[in-house]
Amino acid sequence: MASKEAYSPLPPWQRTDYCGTLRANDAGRDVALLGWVQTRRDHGGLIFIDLRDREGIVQLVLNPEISAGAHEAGSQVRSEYYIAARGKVVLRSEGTVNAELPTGQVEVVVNALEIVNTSAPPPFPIDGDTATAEEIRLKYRYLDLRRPEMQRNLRARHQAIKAIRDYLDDNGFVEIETPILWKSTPEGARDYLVPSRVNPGKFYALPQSPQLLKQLLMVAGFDRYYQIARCFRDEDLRANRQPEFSQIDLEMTCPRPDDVMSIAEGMVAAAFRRVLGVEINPPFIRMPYAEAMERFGIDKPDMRFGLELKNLTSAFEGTSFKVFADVLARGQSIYGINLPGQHQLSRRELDEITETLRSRYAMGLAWVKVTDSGWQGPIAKYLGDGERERAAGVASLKPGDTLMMVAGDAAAVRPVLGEIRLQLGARFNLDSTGERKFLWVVDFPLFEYSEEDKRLVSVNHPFTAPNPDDLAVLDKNPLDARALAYDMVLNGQELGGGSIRIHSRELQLKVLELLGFSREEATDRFGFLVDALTYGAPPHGGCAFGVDRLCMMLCGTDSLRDVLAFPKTGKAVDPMSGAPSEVDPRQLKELAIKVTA
RNA sequence: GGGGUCGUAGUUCAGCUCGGUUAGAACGCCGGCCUGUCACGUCGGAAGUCGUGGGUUCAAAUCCCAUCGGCCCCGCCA
Repeated sequence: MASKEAYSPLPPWQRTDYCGTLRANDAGRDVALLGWVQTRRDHGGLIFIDLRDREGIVQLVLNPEISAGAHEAGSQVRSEYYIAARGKVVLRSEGTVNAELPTGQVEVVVNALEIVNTSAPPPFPIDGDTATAEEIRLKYRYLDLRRPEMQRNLRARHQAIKAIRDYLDDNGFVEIETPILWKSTPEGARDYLVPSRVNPGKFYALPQSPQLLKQLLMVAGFDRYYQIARCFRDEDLRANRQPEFSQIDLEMTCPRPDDVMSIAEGMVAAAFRRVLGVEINPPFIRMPYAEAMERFGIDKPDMRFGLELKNLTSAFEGTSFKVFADVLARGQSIYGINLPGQHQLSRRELDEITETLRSRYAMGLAWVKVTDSGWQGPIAKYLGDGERERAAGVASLKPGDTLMMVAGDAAAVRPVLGEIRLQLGARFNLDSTGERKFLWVVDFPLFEYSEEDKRLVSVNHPFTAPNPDDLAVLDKNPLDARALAYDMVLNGQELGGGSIRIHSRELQLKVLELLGFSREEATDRFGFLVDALTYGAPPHGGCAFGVDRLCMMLCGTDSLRDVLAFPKTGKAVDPMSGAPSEVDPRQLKELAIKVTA
C-alpha cells in the first residue's frame, strides 16, 4: 500500500452530504465528504480538487493559509484516489461560478483532508466520454461503472423496476420466485445445463423463462403473479441479446386479452413516467398480425414513418413484362414501396440494394423513377400505360417518386420489402425522430411450418391458446388458426408479449400432438403441466417483458450492455473474471463428466 | 456456422495504397514552477511484443497466409 497512513478499515469520518447535492442554500454549512478525485488542479499555492461521488461533483479548495496539512495532503492526491474531506460550503465569488456544474454556485473550503485509499492511474478516463474500446471497459467494469453515464443507466433501471413493482403491487400482483435450477424442455432455445452431482449423468437446465411455473402458480390459486425473472438462453449474442437477461413475467387468472394488455400498458407507462417523466398515453392501437405483414412486412412494425408496402399484384394483371407475368402466372404477388420524391437514392444505392437482394434472398429488385416525362429505369420500357396508371394509383405515385418493387411469393416478398423499408427509414433518418410509437400486434397465427424440422412449430409457445373462433380449423388447417397472443412493439422493437394459455388438458394434448409430440412424449416432457390441468385449472394468461430492452429505450442506448452491470462479450465471455473457465478435474470427476473438447 | 469491420504507447488515433532513418500526435502519466482554476497554465521527461504465428524480401507496422480477440449483421434466439 502506497499510503503512509496505517491501514484502517473505517474512513476517518462519515459523510454528511453527497458531493453532487450541495447547492447555494448549503452555504455556511460544515460538511464531511467522501469521494473519488476526478481532477486536481494544483496552482502551487491553491489546489482545486473536483470530488466525485454517486450524486455528482463538487469543487474542493485547498488553501495553505486555511490548513497547511490539508494542502499538503491535497498535493499528494491523484486521479481516482478515494479521499475524505471536511470543510465549509461557501458561495463562489463573482466570476468564479461554474454554470456547467449543478454545484457550480458553491465550493468547499477544506480544513481537513485524508487519503483513504490511493489509486493506480485508471486505464481510461472516468469522465463523460465513452471513447474507450468496449473490451477494455468490460475488463475494468468496476471503473466503467463509476462513469456518470453508467451510474445514470443503472439507476434508471432501478427506477423502472421499482415503478413496475409498485404498479403491479397496486394491482394485486404477488411476487413469487421460481427455481433457477429446473428442467430441460424441448422446443425453443438451447438450454444452459447444470450437472447434478447427486444424480450422476443427469442435468438441470437454467430456465429460458418461468412460463410453465407461472401457469402452475395460477393452478395453485395465486390469481395474480409476477416476477422479475432471470432467464437464460444459450444462443449467439447480439447488441440486444445476452445469454442471461431479465423478464418482467406476469400471469393472471381468467383474463381477457384486453385485460392483460391493459395491465401491461399501465406497467410500461409507469416506468416511462417514473424514469423519464413522460406520459405515453395508452391504450395503444391493436394491429392484427396479417395487417402488419401486409403493410409493413414485419410483425413488429416501426410506425414512426410511412413507406408502407403496397400490393401491386392486380395492377400488373396482363403485363407483358416477363418477370412479372411469370410471377402472376404462378399465382404469386408483386409488392412495392413508394419512396417519395423528397428522398432520393442514387443509382449506385439502388444497385447496392439490388445486389443485396440477389445475394441474400435470390430476389430481384425492380425500380422505376417517376418523372414529368414518364417512368425511367431499367424495366420501365417493359411496362405499358395501363399498368403504369393502375400502379401509380395503388402506390400514390407522383413525379419525383421512386417505386421499388419485389415479385414472388407474398410470404417471402413482404419480409424482404419490410427489410428494405427499415433500411430506407434509417438511410433518411426517419427512425431518429424522437417519437415513441407503441402498438400491439394481435391475432398471431398459432403455428407455422418449419422447413427445417418438417413439422408445425409454435409461433409463440406450445401453451398458447387458440382463438376460440378458430377451434374448428385446428384439425382441418392448423396453419390458419389464430392464437390469443399479443406483442407490444415500440419503434420497431418488441418490448414484450404474451397470450392466453390453454387450461384444458385435452386441448393441450391436442396442440402438442399437432406439434408432433405423441401422448407418451407429451406426458414425459410436460406431464406435470398436463396433470396440473386436470385439477380445476382456471383459465389464465399473461405476458413477459424484456427488462433490459425496456431499459435500453428508457436510457436511449442501442446496446443492452449499457444497461447491465456485468455483461458478456459477443463470445459470451466476461473479460473481467475470465468466465467461462476450465475447472479442476476433480470437480468434473465428482460430476461424472468427461470433457472431449 | 457465415459476412463486414477493427486490432500501433495507459487511452483515442495517424502512419499501411506505393516495404527503406530512431514508429508519430493528442489526452493521460512522472518531475519542476505557479494563489482563482474548473479541458488550469508552463517547462522538462518517461512510455511500444505495431494482437499472435508463419511466409515473401537485403529489409515488413506496411505485402501474403493462418490464427486469436472486440464490435455490427445474417443464421440461430418457441
